[in-house]
Amino acid sequence: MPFRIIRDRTRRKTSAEEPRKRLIEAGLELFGRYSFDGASTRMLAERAGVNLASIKYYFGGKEGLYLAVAEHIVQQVGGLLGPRLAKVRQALRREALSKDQSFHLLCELLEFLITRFLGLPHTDTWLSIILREQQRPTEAFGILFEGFMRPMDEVLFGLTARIMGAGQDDPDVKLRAFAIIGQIMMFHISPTAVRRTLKWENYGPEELEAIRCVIMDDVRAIFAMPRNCS
Amino acid sequence: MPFRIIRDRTRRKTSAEEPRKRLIEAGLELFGRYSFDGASTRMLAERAGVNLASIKYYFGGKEGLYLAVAEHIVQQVGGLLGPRLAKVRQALRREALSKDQSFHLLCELLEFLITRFLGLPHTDTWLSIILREQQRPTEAFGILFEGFMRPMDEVLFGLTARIMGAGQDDPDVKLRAFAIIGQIMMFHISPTAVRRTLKWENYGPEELEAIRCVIMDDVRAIFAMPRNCS
DNA sequence: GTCTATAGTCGGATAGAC
DNA sequence: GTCTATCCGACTATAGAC
Repeated sequence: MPFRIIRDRTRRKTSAEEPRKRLIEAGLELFGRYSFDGASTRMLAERAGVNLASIKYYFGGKEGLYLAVAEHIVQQVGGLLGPRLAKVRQALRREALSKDQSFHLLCELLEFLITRFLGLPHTDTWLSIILREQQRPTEAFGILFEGFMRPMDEVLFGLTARIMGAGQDDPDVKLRAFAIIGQIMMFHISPTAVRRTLKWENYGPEELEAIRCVIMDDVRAIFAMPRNCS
Repeated sequence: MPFRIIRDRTRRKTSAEEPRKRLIEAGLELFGRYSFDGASTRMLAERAGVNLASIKYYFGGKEGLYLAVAEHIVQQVGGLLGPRLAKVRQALRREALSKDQSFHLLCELLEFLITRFLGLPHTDTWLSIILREQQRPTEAFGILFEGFMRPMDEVLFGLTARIMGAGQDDPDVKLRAFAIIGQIMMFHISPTAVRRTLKWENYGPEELEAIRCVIMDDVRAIFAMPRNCS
């Protein structure tokens, strides 16, 4: 991530809001890597190529920057997932949506999560922040949860309920959906152990494809569906 | 966790090693809750009811205490899992171990992990530390990985390989075992989201039983086994 | 072995010049 | 809006009395 270590003075003041953006980028990277406590305001300002006092000026303080980073994650994830979730949500409104159709939509969504979403360069950073908020929630957890976790969960629950022929509020439906998400998360929660065990250097296209095959096969078995989903 | 907030001077010096133990207990709790950076030596000494300088005396410094905490986790987990892993390892040495027998052993192990291991009072603390080491490994990761993650993984891979009729080094075997562990981990990685969604206050016996039912059913389906495992 | 006192460093915040 | 200089508290580490 070669993000302007040397300040590019010729490009400064192209916009009054640029320092704001640069600080959020720096916050994303450094809060993700070192956690809220581990990232100092001096590190953040230096990485962003802005003055230390700008943090107070633009965000009121370190905590304000952290919350702005959480909101930025919500916007980014929303931009990627939003259209797909909207499409599924629309399909779910149709009473006639069949079990097969629901399963197909679920497969599409899961495959997107595995091969696209989790292969993005920023995903590790996002997940580090989200994981820490899960363990020790701060004000930022509400932003992340309402911003994209709940919307995504509701779509997953809706599809799972249709496939299982159960109500959307059935705890069994939610538990099963969580368990499936857990299969995907495992590879991003335990990257060090997975890579050490499988002797992978990172998650490249081949590795993601191997993960996709195993998880999609598991999902097919869990819902007792025939092998017809790519 | 009412752990001696008021120092009990009458019980001091019962053993020369007591401050060591108390510091490790405090380290477990505070490193788990606040991370390495977030837990200060002052907090640690106060919680343990020992003098600040004892950290240097017994462990050489804050880092030494952290590594001692990692070793303590390995010992505790080893004490709980060790006998069970040894039993399975012995069974795996027998050439004649059938697919059904392997599956039964796997079920036993997974059910133990879900209902006993993950319901223990210290598990959250252990998992917080392990999770942080996965995201940002330090010297402690090697202690944790070699201490119990690798031994447990090898047993899981061995059983999975027998059930699938594949070699133990087949990447598919390892990926599938990881995916199953992911289903269990999900409920401890995302406790805040799970509890908020299901409106659970915590993981009591009933909640663990619901999780167990869903995951064991998934595992049965994944390996296409009949419904004969408790 | 235990404790007090303090050195030396680094943290976030901010006043005030420009 | 931007930047320098500085405050003050908190941190880890450690010297030295007992």
